[in-house]
Amino acid sequence: MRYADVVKAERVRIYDVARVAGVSVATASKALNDTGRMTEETRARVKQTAASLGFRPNAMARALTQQRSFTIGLLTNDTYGRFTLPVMAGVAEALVDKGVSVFLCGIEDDAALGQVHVDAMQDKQVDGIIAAGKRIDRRLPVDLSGLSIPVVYVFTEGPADAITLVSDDEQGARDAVEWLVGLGRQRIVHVTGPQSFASVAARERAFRAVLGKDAPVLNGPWSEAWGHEAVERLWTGAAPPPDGIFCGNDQIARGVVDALRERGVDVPDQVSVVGFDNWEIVAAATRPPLTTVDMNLKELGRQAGHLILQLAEGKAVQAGIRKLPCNLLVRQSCGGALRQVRSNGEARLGV
Amino acid sequence: MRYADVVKAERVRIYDVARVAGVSVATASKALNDTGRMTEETRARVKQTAASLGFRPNAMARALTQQRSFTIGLLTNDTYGRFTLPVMAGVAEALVDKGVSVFLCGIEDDAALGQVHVDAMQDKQVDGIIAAGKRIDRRLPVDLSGLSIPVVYVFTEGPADAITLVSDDEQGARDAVEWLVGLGRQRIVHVTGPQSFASVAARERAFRAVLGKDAPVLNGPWSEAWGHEAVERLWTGAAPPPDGIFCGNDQIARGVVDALRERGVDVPDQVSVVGFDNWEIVAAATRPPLTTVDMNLKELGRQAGHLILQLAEGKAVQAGIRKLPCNLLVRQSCGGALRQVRSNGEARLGV
DNA sequence: GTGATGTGAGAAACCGTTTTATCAATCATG
DNA sequence: CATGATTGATAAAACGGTTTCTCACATCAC
Repeated sequence: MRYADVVKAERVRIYDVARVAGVSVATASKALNDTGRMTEETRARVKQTAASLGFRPNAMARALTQQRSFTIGLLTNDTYGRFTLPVMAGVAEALVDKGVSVFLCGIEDDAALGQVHVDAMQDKQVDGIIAAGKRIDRRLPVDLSGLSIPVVYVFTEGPADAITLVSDDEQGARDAVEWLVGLGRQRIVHVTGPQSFASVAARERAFRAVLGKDAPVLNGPWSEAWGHEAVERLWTGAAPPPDGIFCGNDQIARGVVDALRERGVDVPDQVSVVGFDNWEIVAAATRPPLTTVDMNLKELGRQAGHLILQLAEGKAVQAGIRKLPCNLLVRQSCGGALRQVRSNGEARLGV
Repeated sequence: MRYADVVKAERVRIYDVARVAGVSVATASKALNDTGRMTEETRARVKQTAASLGFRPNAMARALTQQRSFTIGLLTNDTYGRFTLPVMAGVAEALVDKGVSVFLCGIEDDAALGQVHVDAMQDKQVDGIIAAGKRIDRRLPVDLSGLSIPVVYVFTEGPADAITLVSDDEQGARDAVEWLVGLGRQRIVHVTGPQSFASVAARERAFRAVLGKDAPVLNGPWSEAWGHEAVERLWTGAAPPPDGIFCGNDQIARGVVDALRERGVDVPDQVSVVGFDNWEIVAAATRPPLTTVDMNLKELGRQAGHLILQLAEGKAVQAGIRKLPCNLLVRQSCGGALRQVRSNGEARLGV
């Protein structure tokens, strides 16, 4: 089958609508866009005609005159989609009913590839760019500062005067630690990732803000294996083993929980474990399923979508870093009530 | 900061190039597109001028006349990105250097949302649509058959006369089973997903084609928990436990491996385990890391990208279902040599 | 020297909208 | 009743390219 050969189902143009409705294209255009002045009757008639003809305006032609393409670009270096996927879902959700489509530009960590995509986006007149990363203390390998297009940074570092959306690591960590405390845990340890990560530092800060300057923190790689090793250390050291473990992410938490089970230590009866990220595939598959901090990445995406829309419409938006609250998602790795603590402090029954 | 207020960095138009080069816009256009007739000298001069001015043609204007937007749409219902993410990467790789951008359209399983996206894509004049799914025996909840735009189906079911790309489950499964046989395993069991999945049936077929009509198959959900349960059944039943387990996916395999370790059965010394999917995050984190079948989804995406490009350029493409080979990725859950069997039968050293 | 042919380049039409400027008809005003 | 303001609608000019026609001029054969 050659598509070029298929009889092109003639798209109906505004010209057709105008002709059928018995008006000029100018009037038709204004009628459909709710601009200009005319009888309500005329406007209604044109709209009616357009609808019955199944008229849909050619987005290219429209973009050419309006300077708006109703298209935005999502630039990301998160190839696994671990963080960007939920963000993307949120962005799409915020934009789809405004008729805005999203170009996905995966750039790995390749500056040249990044430039290619940025150029392509400019050529295609995107109304804005959302730069999404996988680390809040690293920049994407592209320079978006000189562009005449609005940019919003999500879960990545941007220039100081940019609009940036990140999750509130400290608040999330505090909620988690306080939850453990609230359950009556006495000896709580923080097993987390490499100190070079800003989010690790932030979560440590919150951990120590709640439990004191000398509360024990173990740093290692972001892996299940590190969770195993940490348990090994904690249970063979001189100090009495902890009864609560706050982990830097769900992978570590899973390693910890697995290691404890192998060691015959019951979770949650003897030890409560909390993770971070709410990476469903890990958190839900752990036995028992992990209580963990959800960073609300989808909400982050939604807000990014709204902001970029505001900017595209020429509205002013306050620059700076916005931290969005995390919320603790309670499953079964801590014991206690099955409650979900929402970011606003309200608690409700839930899984 | 109001972006509308920013002095618009005047984009260079072809008009500017023409003026500076001392030719008409018609000549400039033809020079840049390598069409029309003119002195090599003129052509070179125009190109030179365009380059020095940093001219980049406005994609909208170009699309309006050419009927090509250098844009395609990727429609998917795989919200987790489990399958679509690698496909996407492949598509992007195939298209980025052709200047083609990709609209990402996540439609969950919502027909209305699907229609919204399809309409938006038509308005935006996409040159083609790639429909990507997460199950080869299910259709996306949209009807793309009447469109005057080329469509390629990837990892999802399409109309009979469509162009469809899927992975070759039978070949992949056969490779896996033959690998176990080659290692000298005598009692091999297949622990897999629900029989309602076509891929489950295909893999079973291959399994039995190698091991005989009565080779044991256990069906259950696609979960780690099912892996645990299957081991429980196999090791408490009357029959002697297997020494090789071919799992329907990596999650099940992970459950199996974990269950065996808890039971004190050594993997790979006593039992060899093979997974399916090569879902890195699961396969690599398993202890020991899983030998598994990689479906080459990225290659699937690459080919989809090439095909849609061919179609967009009006070239004819043979319709039908194309099965792309899987390849066995050898890690440590089977023991034996560290070899990677490529789909073409060639073997090489590797991780 | 003349008609036929080929060549390089430009003028103008076109793609499908939006928007600006214009205009005729109606209405209010003094 | 002449004058100015308002209203409803239109013609035409953008938007930024590509493509089709046209044309002047050089080249060639005879």
